[in-house]
Amino acid sequence: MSEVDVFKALVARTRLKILECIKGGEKCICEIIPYTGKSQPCVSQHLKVLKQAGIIYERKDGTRVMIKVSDENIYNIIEQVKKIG
Amino acid sequence: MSEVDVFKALVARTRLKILECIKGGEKCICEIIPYTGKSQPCVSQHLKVLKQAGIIYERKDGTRVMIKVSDENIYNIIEQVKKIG
DNA sequence: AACATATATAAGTCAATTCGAATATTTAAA
DNA sequence: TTTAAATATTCGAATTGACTTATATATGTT
Repeated sequence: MSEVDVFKALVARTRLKILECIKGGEKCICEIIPYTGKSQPCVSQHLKVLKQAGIIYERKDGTRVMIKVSDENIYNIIEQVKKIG
Repeated sequence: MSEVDVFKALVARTRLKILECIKGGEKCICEIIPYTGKSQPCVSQHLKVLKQAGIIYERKDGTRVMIKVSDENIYNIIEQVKKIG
């Protein structure tokens, strides 16, 4: 997993939205979906990208899947990037 | 220019290579081209993307164009992203 | 077992991106 | 003003990405 892959994972608005959603702490996917305003399969695919980039971590809880960031530092990175753009 | 656009500008390996090349300081495009190993038009297009994202700055010097990063903090960001990936 | 809920995967579309090849522009020097 | 060097633009092919619709899987409940 190179830095390009992590940047790639951060390129989509919907993925940044997902990270924004779970900033407060662990969230169920069923909460993330309405937050993004996108379809369930769409969110599912974006979560897969974030997971493969090592940005998020998931935990099963019955039929639900709980998502959280694996490294809180990602928010600092996003903040710094905002200052450049 | 949103954070998505800056992340987008950082996604391509060739663009990260360009940033790596100008890390030491201002460089002529004619030096950047062989460093990347890509064609001249290709590098020219990537430089355009980096410029539009506000990541680099250019200065003309005769027929040459000198390139430098506009915000050195971009290197910290790349480093932090490497740690996550 | 049947059903409902939550999530994942597959297939297809549309837009955007990378890159090379060819060509155009700009600037300096002869 | 012709020529050379440096850079930019345009065009087209191949790839990739985001998204939707339809379908599949998994888990809990009745």
